[in-house]
Amino acid sequence: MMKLPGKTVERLSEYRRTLLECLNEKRNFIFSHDLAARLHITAVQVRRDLMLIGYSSVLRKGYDVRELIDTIGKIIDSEESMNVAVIGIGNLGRAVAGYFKGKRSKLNLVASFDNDPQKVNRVISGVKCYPYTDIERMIKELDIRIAILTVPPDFAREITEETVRFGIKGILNFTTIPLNVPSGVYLEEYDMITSIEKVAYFVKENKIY
Amino acid sequence: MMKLPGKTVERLSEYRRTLLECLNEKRNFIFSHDLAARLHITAVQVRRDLMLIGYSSVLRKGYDVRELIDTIGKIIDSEESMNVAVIGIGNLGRAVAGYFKGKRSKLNLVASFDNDPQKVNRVISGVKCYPYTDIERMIKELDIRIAILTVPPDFAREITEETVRFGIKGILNFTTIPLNVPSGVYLEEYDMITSIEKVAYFVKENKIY
DNA sequence: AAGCCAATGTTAATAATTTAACAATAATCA
DNA sequence: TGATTATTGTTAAATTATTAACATTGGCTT
Ligand SMILES: NC(=O)c1ccc[n+]([C@@H]2O[C@H](COP(=O)([O-])OP(=O)(O)OC[C@H]3O[C@@H](n4cnc5c(N)ncnc54)[C@H](O)[C@@H]3O)[C@@H](O)[C@H]2O)c1
Ligand SMILES: NC(=O)c1ccc[n+]([C@@H]2O[C@H](COP(=O)([O-])OP(=O)(O)OC[C@H]3O[C@@H](n4cnc5c(N)ncnc54)[C@H](O)[C@@H]3O)[C@@H](O)[C@H]2O)c1
Repeated sequence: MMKLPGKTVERLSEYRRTLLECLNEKRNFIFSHDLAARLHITAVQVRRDLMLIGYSSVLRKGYDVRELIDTIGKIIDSEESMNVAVIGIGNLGRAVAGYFKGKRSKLNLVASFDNDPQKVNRVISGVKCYPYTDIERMIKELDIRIAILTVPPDFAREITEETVRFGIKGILNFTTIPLNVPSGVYLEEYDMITSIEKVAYFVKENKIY
Repeated sequence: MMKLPGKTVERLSEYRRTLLECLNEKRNFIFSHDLAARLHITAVQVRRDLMLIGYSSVLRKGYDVRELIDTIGKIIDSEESMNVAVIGIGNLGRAVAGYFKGKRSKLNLVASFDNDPQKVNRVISGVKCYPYTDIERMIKELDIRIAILTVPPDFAREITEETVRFGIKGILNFTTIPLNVPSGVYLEEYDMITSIEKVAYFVKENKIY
């Protein structure tokens, strides 16, 4: 499979999320324009993305929801499941854990790490919290590949450097500090302030009073 | 000022965030390539964005950090400050509140809303929590324009419909449910699962074992 | 069963975004 | 001071992403 554009990968994830909701609603088929409308994009975009992953419905009564979920999974999931950990199980860490835990068959949230004695060795938001000092051992023992960083900013750089050294291959950074990782490690960053400021800018520009 | 591309607006927010860090570090000047490196983009991109907002340094010893912060503010902030509320002050709501509170001079987090009796009428993460039932009155009283949605998904649609009716002009939606808003209301959505799955995909594709 | 319709897959066109190229010019230093 | 260098602003090119156009085809209607 050819390497997909990042944007398409993001949308595939969104398609699957929406399709899973459809299953909840007992919808077994969905039209491209319907799926598109739920995500505020165009039907053409949906069809084009599905073309890129070689999915074809043949049927003209919409896509088979279950089948499409599986197809997307074959593309974006890894063969064997990949293990994930949250580092820093504070407010944000708990939100991530509670939300993500058990949502995906191929991405398992298997641990969290913290240095607060009140938190370590307990199960928090469905995930066992280990002392940060054990992280090297646990990354290896549990074969953790992806780290979600939700520690206070001051620790972000050091923790990144260490976890990468211990074998982490992908980092989702929620701390305020932009990180640097060696090539071979994939880094994704997100900051809410950017989103909020973007909303504020467009509210202002629309001149809605 | 011409309407800026959404991507540029996002980056301006990121530039400012980075520049504020520079101030912390007592750096008063920064080169385009330096700013770029911190954000993993190119210097050309930085210069082009600044060109778009009509900022020019003249000096060849980097941008004046303070001045650039101000200039960006003039572009992306609104004249008078804009008020923001968090709806649903659970884990994620508290993370947002704690992180955002007091960070921007022109964007004030002035309230949170919840329906949990344990939470209402208390100050949580630095913000007063009001009962959700008072939201109509409080939106008007406090002149709230932007809502950050961090309630359980089942309530997202109804709350959106109501708050828009009560005067909200921008929504940052963190719930899992894709929302629909009337035109004139700006909507931004973010879902961590997309980010995590994107990381997982690129880790897999890089074939890092 | 024939013909229409609605929805799809795909190629081509357009638009948005990023990157490259380069001229202009302060700062540096011999 | 004058040559050199480093950094900028800006135009042009390349790349990437989205949208439009359209031929195709299964389903539905009569
Ligand atoms: N990117 C975003 O959009 C966004 C939004 C909100 C918060 N944040 C950031 O996320 C981080 C966490 O926010 P929060 O509200 O959850 O804060 P928090 O204080 O509730 O959580 C931080 C957790 O990290 C733990 N911790 C501290 N030092 C540690 C270390 N050295 N090793 C391991 N664990 C450690 C603490 O014990 C705590 O449990 C902060 O950096 C905050 O600025 C980012
Ligand atoms: N988009 C993302 O990336 C992301 C990440 C994590 C969680 N989430 C979602 O964010 C939401 C909150 O997550 P959380 O971990 O903070 O959950 P939580 O249960 O800790 O918080 C939810 C809060 O909403 C309040 N609430 C419930 N019903 C309400 C109502 N009708 N009106 C007002 N307040 C109400 C609850 O009292 C609680 O305080 C969930 O929908 C979750 O799925 C999204």
